[in-house]
Amino acid sequence: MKAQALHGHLDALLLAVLEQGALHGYAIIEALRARSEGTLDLPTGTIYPALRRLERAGHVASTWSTVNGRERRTYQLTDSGQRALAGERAGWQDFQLTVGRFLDPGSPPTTPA
Amino acid sequence: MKAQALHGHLDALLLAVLEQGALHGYAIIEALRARSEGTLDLPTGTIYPALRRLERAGHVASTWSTVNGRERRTYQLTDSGQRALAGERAGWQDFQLTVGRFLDPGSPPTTPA
DNA sequence: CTTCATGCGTAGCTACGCTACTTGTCGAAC
DNA sequence: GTTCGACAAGTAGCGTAGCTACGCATGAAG
Repeated sequence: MKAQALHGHLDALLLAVLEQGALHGYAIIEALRARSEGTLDLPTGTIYPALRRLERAGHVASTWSTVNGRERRTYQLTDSGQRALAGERAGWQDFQLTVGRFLDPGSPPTTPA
Repeated sequence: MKAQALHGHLDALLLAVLEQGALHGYAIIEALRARSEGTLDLPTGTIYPALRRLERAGHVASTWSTVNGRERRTYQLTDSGQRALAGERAGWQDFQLTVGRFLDPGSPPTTPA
């Protein structure tokens, strides 16, 4: 899949992954890959800046911890993030419906009665 | 709807609109608006460069004509464009499925058996 | 000791949609 | 008769945001 098609939907995906529990950056990448059955294999240069964006926006909060001598930054959804996710979900439904009108098979060319 | 979410899907929409018949730029904008029930109201600065992109790629062909003293550039889908549209449709299905796994309501957090 | 997986991060590039603008005809309003 | 809005095309420059390609560090595997 063309990953750049994600444009504008990545934040929503990240929030959705974190909804199920706090994770650190690397684990988020793996979670995305796993849940999408390998389709979404995002580079760190995409995820880390996105997480910092979300943190600046107050949608996630991060805490550092050391595991096996490795520093981990674990992110968890905030209340604001939860609300944002709800909004993103609604937005996704809209988007899906609108674009689907043009691209879904069997979508009516001229909406019939 | 946040229009910038279109990122990467606009070409597909344009091809889909032209699939039903040749149109000129201004009419394409109106067709998008009509078929999306007002949701997609794209500015000319978005559509015209996109059409030129598609023409450079060989997916559409344009012909000039004069109607009521006004110059019109009418675009129509080429064979290549038709194939591209089919590909875009497949890509959209993929995309929809993948993102839907995270954002559709009732999408299973841990894909059950 | 070198390679690979884990783990974080940034700099710079590029794609692409958007804002704001220009040019021009035509019909309607004033 | 001039101005204003719909039609019709187009460009320049901007901002967003994902991607490529790096750099740094640890621990296990070979």
